[in-house]
Amino acid sequence: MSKKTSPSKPQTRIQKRNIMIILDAALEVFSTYGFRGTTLDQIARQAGLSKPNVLYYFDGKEAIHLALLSQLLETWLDPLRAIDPQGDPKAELMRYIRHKLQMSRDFPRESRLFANEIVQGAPRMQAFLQGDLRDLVDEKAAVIQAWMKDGKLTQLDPFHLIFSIWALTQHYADFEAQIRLVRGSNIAQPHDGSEDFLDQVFQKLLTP
Amino acid sequence: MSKKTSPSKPQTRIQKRNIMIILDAALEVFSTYGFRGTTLDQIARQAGLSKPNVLYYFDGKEAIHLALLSQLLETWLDPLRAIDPQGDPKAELMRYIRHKLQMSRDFPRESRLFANEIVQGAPRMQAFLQGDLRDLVDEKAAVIQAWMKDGKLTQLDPFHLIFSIWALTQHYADFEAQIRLVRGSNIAQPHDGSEDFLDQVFQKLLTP
DNA sequence: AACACGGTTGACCATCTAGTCAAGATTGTT
DNA sequence: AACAATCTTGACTAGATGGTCAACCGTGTT
Repeated sequence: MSKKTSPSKPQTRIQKRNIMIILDAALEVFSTYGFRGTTLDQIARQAGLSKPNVLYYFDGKEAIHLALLSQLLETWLDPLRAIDPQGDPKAELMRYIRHKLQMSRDFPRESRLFANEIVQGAPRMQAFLQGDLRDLVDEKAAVIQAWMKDGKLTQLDPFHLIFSIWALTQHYADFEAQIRLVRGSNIAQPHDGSEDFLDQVFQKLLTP
Repeated sequence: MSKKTSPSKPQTRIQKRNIMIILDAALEVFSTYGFRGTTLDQIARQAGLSKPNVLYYFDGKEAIHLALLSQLLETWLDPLRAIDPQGDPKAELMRYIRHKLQMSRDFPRESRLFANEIVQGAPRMQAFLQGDLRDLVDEKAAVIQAWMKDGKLTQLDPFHLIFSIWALTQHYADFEAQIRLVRGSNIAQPHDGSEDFLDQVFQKLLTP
């Protein structure tokens, strides 16, 4: 039972502020070191608070992690959900791709938090993956399938198409360290040129 | 200084056997839980040995992890290195893609060990990434660039092209849990259809 | 058979880590 | 100002974890 952060209670300003500080600090640390690799002391230090103070706001390490994940999963589905069966097929998919890439650029820590979980077998996200996400993917795969049948897009396996979009967009956030080190200091940002490249790839791929 | 596993000493049969057992067990555990998420007890249990026995063969947790990484990095470059500037451009790249995909299928644990390291900022692989790997990528990117200039391939950023191959092939190993859960039990293997799909994608993409 | 060396382990230790608690400091309200 | 509620923390505990060690076991060679 969560003593703290019960959603019913009205939050004071200090609560709002510190909960935000803690979640931001925890996102920083969890996304870099994974769940088990992260210590409460690290989170507390990053947040500029004492450890007992952190535990005053959250029931424990697990609870902080869970709060971050739920917050993340809420918004994770939005871009996919936004694909409109009534819209122009190629435009809808290109918009989705750009949106995902932008999230990878703007929220790399969130992406890595997610990646850490998945690579390690998704122990805390099973319900989400085989529930909400699966339903949504099935639904949108059917939409894409229909578009392809109508000859509006290249005939491809719609599931693999969706996976390929995830792979290509998230790669820039999740494997940023690799890209940065392989490209060296030549390049300012690991993301440089990624939008043009993906535009080119999917334009060519999707056009029948 | 490593008391054990010095490469000069001749190994007994028991040493060979147990070192292999330990490395295999460690690969299993490290690739699932990451470096910090793995305990020596887990490795020992997985290997069917006692903890002191494991430490008889390796100087510590770090040494086991290092042994796995070096072993992995040795073979990791081979497929890319095999790209032949004299060969047929599209055939060479398609062969590379199929090779990488096959490694993702045959050695998913190695892929995830690698992924865990990179996602967490590659603290133990900096030298490799900005040394050997970077040199090789620069070299092959130049080869691909030349092919494109000759009109043998679609004009694309060769670095992003290489990254996209990595992203798409490794995705099937690194995010296997996600694919499995999203597709449900419909599908026997998460890799099903991946070869045909990637063939289709890159055929279309690379043909000018 | 006996010896030497390689191999194995229970018991142990120092350190780290998640989490507790009671006492004290701050804040908002009257 | 005074009171209550919220907030903060030093000191602590229990258990996990990496690593050690002295004693013991197994195997091959003579």
